Amino acid sequence: MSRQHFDTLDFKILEMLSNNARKPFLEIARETNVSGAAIHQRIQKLTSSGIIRGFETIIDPPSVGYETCAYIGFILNDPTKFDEVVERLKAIPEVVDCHFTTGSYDVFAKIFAHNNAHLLEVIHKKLRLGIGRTETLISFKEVFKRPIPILHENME
Amino acid sequence: MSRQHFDTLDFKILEMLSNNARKPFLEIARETNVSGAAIHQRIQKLTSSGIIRGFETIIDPPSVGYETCAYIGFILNDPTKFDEVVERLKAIPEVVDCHFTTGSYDVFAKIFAHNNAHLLEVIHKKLRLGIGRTETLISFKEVFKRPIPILHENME
DNA sequence: ATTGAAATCAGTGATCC
DNA sequence: GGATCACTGATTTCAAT
Repeated sequence: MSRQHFDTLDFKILEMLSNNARKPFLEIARETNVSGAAIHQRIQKLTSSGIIRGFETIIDPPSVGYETCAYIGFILNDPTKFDEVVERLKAIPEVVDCHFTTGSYDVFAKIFAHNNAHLLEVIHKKLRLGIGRTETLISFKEVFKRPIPILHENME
Repeated sequence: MSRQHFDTLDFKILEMLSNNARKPFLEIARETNVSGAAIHQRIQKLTSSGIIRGFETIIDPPSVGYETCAYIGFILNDPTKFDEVVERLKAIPEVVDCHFTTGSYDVFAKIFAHNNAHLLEVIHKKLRLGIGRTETLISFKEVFKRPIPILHENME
């Protein structure tokens, strides 16, 4: 489904649900002056069409044992290595985000680790073997993190 | 609250809620053999203590008008500029993530934009004025994205 | 998209380990 | 302190329109 199939109701639903996945459907219904069943059907459609990817509980990483956050850039010496790098990254559960990029790096990933020692161990033992070069950016403070803004103008 | 206050029930709740923020409390209760009220109380405590940061609906960025995703690294020429950069980044709703980092960059941010032209406009007009140098990594494919793993061993 | 109805759920307070 | 039970009001979900 592409974005031109949006209407104002879909937009309002996404806007309300974006930062509160547990907002009751009936509450959305009251604020939009439609029935609860209509909201229910819309959300089902938004989910089955892939616009809503899922409902996630945001958990504080340090509280569950992840004191270190880092980004790793890969500079590959061989274009055929892309898939190999991705496979390795997928196999590491602490890798939460992975992109193919243009610019300084070919592949770019975000990773959590228990501490700096654990991070370095993962990089040395699992990521830096015959695929080229890596560069690591260690975060010493997550200044902020928020969802993408849902803007009406983007959808007309 | 620090992590040593966790017990197995908290862990199971976080594990179940992590990838499904709308999972009914009573369903969690049945799967853990405790009452719904106990789950309710636990989730309140996890939320008020900051371990659960919130419940977010994950929305497909291209579906809502964000075709371009990029990372921007800032190399500052003056340490007092940290706060200025953060203020500028906060003022741009499309910036979803911002870190202080060690390594190639001082500040590192993730941004969504309508398209490449829009991205470059934001970088030129709002980010690159007298704060040092920036480098941009444009993602041409998000290979995967997932939540941090909730592992029992991390919490004992 | 709505109605209406059944099943299920969230949240509260008294009570009991 | 933390879980349970019992209960009320709210919510989800479905079929029919």
